[in-house]
This record gives sequence, structure tokens and C-alpha cells, in this order.
Amino acid sequence: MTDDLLKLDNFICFALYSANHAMNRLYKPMLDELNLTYPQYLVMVTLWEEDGQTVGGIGEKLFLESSTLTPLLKRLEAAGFIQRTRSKEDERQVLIRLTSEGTALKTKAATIPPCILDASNTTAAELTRLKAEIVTLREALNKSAA
Amino acid sequence: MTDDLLKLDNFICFALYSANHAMNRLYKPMLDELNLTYPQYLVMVTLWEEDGQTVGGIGEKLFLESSTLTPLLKRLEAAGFIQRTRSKEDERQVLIRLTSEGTALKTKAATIPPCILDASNTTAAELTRLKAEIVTLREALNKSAA
DNA sequence: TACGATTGTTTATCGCACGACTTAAATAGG
DNA sequence: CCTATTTAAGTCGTGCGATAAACAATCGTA
Repeated sequence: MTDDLLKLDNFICFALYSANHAMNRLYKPMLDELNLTYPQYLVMVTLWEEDGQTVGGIGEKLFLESSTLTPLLKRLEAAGFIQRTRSKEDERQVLIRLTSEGTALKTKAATIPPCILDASNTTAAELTRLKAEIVTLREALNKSAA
Repeated sequence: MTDDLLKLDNFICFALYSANHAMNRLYKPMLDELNLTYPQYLVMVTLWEEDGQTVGGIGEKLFLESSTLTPLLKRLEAAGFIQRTRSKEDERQVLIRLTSEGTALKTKAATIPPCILDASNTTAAELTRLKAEIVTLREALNKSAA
């Protein structure tokens, strides 16, 4: 009984880990066509939602450190999708802006979410509910770690 | 409305990604004391559950390729937690067996799951239910990718 | 003006992950 | 049998993500 706690099947962490990887493998071929990795894609999504964010702002949304983001953003810049410029108001900050190519990518990317929904073999409403539960768990974990 | 599909908040994939990372950060200090990484820990869990598995068997449970596992297992072997020996019956296979140190680690590791449960700020039953839903999603995604 | 806090970059390190290829062994088919 | 195919694992090359620690530049403020 107590031993069950150390069984793989009972690990919520493994469920998250393996589901995340399954998601990754599903995204990979589609993201390859956009020349994006999964985390890079998430950054692009935040930018499509709101252009001109700071590095810190993006990090706050994605829960990533600037030391992770800086190299990632440089790769996106090298790929021609974004532009990095120091803010005039506060020169400590770096503003991330979409290039026209970066903006154009949004159209192609729009085909991805329906594919995921389709692969999930469930309804959008059900997926939304599950997502909310996972987010609640994440918030609890983040709060605990802080 | 259609635009909502490309909003970060609506991404089940981001929920999984970020929750997984939150889990990782929570595990990290505890795993550091065991000298294990997260994926290494998962391998150890499968071995605690059933010793003497093949590389392929472990990979099947964790959804990892042999090209990922081989270096990982070598690190576990170098750390003194496991032993790798060719099977007598089928010399293509390599059997992974726990050393006494590897077995001993199970006791220390047993303190981790309660910490996770505590940090989750919910009940074990609720967590089990959520885990099951995530696994169902994973299965659907894996089936779709295959 | 000087000091502390904030923002982002750099450096170093490490491990995961995968694709493509290779090797060796087992199995199936002619 | 003996070849051909399949299977198991390892190798090689590549790349990215992630973190910690130290650093630089700027800002705000006392």
C-alpha cells in the first residue's frame, strides 16, 4: 500500500513528463516546417498575442529565466523572426518585436492547434477543462517552490 | 473567436509544458541530494518496481529511445546505482540490475512523493484522477503520432 | 553622489533528445 | 542449411534547453 507511492504508474510527475513528450513529438514535424523548436514556438505565441514585450515579461509568462531566454531569442533573431532593441525609456530593458516574417508565421501556425485537438481525440471543452486543472496544479507547485 | 486558438492561455500544450517544469523545479533540490536527474529518477523508479529489465523494456515504459537511454544508463552505472550485463539467453539484450546502493536509494526516495502531494495542495484521490486524465490524453497523442 | 535594486547578458557546465548509422545476434524463409 | 530480415543496443553527431554564478549597465532613491 505505502509501496504504491513509488510505482511509476502512480506518478503524476511521470504523467506530465510523458504527456509533454508525446505533445512534443506531435508538434515536432509541424514546427520543423516553421523552423521553430517547441519553446521558441511558445515565445512566438506570446509575441503574436502581444508584440513588443520585454525579455522579463516573456519570461514571466513562460516561467523561464532570462539566461534561458537570451540565447533562445538570439536564435529567433538569427532566424529573422524577431528584432531585439534596447528600450529608449529604460535602457536596461530589451524589447522584442516581431519582424514581418515573424508576423507572417502566425498564419502558418494557425493550422497547428486544430491538429492537436484532432489528435487529442476529445472535445475542445473537455481539453479546456483539463488544461484548467493542470494550470491549477502548476500554480500550487509554483507557489510551493517559491 | 478563432483567434483564441492562438492564445497562450488556451494551449493545453503550454499547460503541460509549464506544469512539467514546475514539477521539475520542485524535484530538483530533492533529486540533487540523491545525485539523480529527473529522467534518471524515472529509470530508477521503474527498476525499484521491477529489477533486471532490458534497455528496451525500460524505454517502452518511459517512451525513450535506446540512443537516449544508453548514455543515461551509463551515467547511472558510473554513479554506482546500476549494473549492465548482457543477457545469457539473448545476447542482444542488456539487463539492467540495481546495485545495493541503487536499492538503498529507494528508501531515501520514498520521502519525495509525500512532498509532491503536499506541494500539490490537493488530495491524493484528486491527483490520481487528474493523472488518469493526463495519461488518457497521452495515449491519444501517442496513438495519433504512430 | 553613492548605493542598492533591477534588467539582461555572459560563461561554463551538463544532460536530454533524436536521427542516422553501425554492429551483433536471433529468427524466418527458401 | 544458408541467406535475408528483423530486433536490440550502442555510436556518432548535433543541437537545444536549463541552471548557477558572475558581470555589466542602468535606474531609482536616499
